[in-house]
Amino acid sequence: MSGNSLKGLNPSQLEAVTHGEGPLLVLAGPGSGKTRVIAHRIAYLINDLSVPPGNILAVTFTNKAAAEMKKRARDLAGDLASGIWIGTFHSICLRILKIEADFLEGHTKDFVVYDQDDQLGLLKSCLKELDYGESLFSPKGVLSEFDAAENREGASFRDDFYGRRLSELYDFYKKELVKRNAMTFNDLLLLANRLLSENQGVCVRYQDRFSQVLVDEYQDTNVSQYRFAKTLSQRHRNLFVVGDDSQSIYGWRGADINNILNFEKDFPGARVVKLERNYRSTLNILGIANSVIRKNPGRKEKTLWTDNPEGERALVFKALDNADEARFVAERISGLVGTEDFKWSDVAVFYRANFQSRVIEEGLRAAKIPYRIVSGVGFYQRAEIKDVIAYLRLVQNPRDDVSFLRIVNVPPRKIGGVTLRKLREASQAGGFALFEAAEYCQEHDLLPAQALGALSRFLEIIKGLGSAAESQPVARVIKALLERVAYLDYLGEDLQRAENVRELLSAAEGWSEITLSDFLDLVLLATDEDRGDSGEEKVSLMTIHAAKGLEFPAVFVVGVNEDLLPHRRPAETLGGLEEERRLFYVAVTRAKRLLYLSYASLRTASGGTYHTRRSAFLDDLSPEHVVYESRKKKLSGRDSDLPSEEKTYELEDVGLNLRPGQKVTHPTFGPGIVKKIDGKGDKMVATVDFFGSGVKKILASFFAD
DNA sequence: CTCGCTGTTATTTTT
DNA sequence: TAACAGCGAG
Ligand SMILES: Nc1ncnc2c1ncn2[C@@H]1O[C@H](COP(=O)(O)OP(=O)(O)OP(=O)(O)O)[C@@H](O)[C@H]1O
Repeated sequence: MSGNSLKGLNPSQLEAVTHGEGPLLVLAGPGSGKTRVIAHRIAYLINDLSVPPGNILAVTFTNKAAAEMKKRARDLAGDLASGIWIGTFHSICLRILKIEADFLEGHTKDFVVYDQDDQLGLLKSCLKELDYGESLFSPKGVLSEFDAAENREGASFRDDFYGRRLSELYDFYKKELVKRNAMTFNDLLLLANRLLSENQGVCVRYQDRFSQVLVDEYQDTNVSQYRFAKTLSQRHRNLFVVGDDSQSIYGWRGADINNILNFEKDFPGARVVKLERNYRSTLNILGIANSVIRKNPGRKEKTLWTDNPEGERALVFKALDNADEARFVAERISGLVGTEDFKWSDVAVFYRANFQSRVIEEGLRAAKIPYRIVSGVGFYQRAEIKDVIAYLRLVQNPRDDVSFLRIVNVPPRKIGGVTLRKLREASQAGGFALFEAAEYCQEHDLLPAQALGALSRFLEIIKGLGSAAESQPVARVIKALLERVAYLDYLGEDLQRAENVRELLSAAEGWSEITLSDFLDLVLLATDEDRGDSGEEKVSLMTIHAAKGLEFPAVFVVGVNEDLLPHRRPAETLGGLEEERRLFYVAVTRAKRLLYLSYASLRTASGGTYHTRRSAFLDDLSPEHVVYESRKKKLSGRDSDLPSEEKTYELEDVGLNLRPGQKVTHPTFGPGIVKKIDGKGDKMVATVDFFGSGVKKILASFFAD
């Protein structure tokens, strides 16, 4: 059996995989086989050391990575592998908390987990209740303050006016969560840690159980995750972590790069293994990666070499605007798949922010290129899916006020603001959840007849579903729900959304024997990968963050513009620019053979068109690794003011020739100042304030010479 | 209570 | 642009 677990490894990898007892860190650059080492280590433990799979805990960064790891483990160790605990920190904690729910203070085993949307909803009602002005306390801002606080040990706030109010708000908010039998993603870790530290019995049970703890992407762990891993591995001292400090890109979420930098100090006697051979990328791509990351101070220096061929130079492309950039991407992809031996699935397009996918999608659609968005605004975040989930949650946990508010009037059933205000008053007065308050009002006839009728019908629906859920599979419950509230009718002719709901239903049918509670957990952690289209022949679109740990033969990084990559916001914060650079580093090191970096000189956003500069990161690339290209666009200016006269202008960069604030002269209107640029290409329109004749809109190509 | 209109405002990354 | 909050009419 050992043949399997040790095959296909180089000497350093072998050293790590066959490591004996005690903590070990694999510190190595991209594409050096760190993830492969973890998979083989798991197989080695099972096949060669006969470690029972149930005693192995393997933590990955995303659920997608967990699924991949499970698959790899199964390939190497067979069916035994299914007993391993593999998952993200969050899903492992969730699993433990559900099992040990009896030991929790405040939560019962039916607790639900709130995602950001739900949290915002709850926070908004807290702000209202405490009468905090939303101007000073924007819900989003407050939530990220909370996050930041929880990522500091002790969840404390600054000791000034704002900090004190935040602290008050935080305590209130946390109590409200517990009241609703709900917790946040962060709570999963915080409460798991609390359970382990306060309940010796439980703690010892898990410490005994997990004789082997493995953590992938260790550079992106935060305090709680660090504590969790440390606690669980304390007894057997077998903590096996892999990572690369140069790929730490989640500092904004509390990840602490010092966890990996201080590993040897934290775990005395730790062994450190370095992997220096890169199996993934061409020499050229490694050269680029190196010139990018070289600029960051304070890294752990790592050698990286490869036997791979030099490969082609990366193409740096300057597009006219983002639509043009999308066109470029589409053209190149078509070329790769048409003339070289690339499949659609060999190609990936990365961007800094989700909103950038839109233009790219349009470009790919126009070129009939099949694509798939990996994560992004996930399937399970869509409004129609969340509606259905909210019904189910309320069925499981009637204390869930956020879900109650979400669907109490969806589809519209004449329960509006007035009724809700009364319900809220009743719930506050009596310490009830809204659902209970509704029941109370119903019993005591506390509302106008019309509202009461509507409310009663709603309560009936939820209760009916509740009893259905006791005896019937989830899919049946969903079906009953959809019929009962005529949800598909409510969606009307929006076919896509109706289709999404049907997809959720068929997902539920796939898990036939599942309980409602387990279904909700799965949905919470599910990724788009679970929807079964991952194997299909499609180009992958994703954010750079989502690309971590993946690899593709051909990689396009779009929007390599200043203020976008590096993004302006983090670049202004301490250490933010370094993290942005690591992000760019992660992006380029995903590529195996071909790398395309593109940027647009004009960006259309929020109604206007703005100039953008190329990213400073591009300046760091050595000329011998890259080729530069830019679009020379022919603009045909057909101005209705000048009928039948077709002019063609050769323009390399329209934007440079015309921008707000610039002085222009028009034969009829005389001199003026450009106020605003709208549209693009030959439809670009300049709004010009003429000194004599006032503000006029002029086709931009008119000035283009 | 619902619907539709207008004006404002915003785009970082995710478990 | 587009998503959304706020407002007034039915
Ligand atoms: N010993 C080896 N022989 C052949 N190929 C290998 C070997 N080790 C790793 N590889 C290949 O190298 C590629 C990168 O491996 P892997 O994803 O494990 O690297 P990694 O260090 O986790 O990368 P990253 O840090 O970028 O996520 C994979 O395609 C893997 O199959």
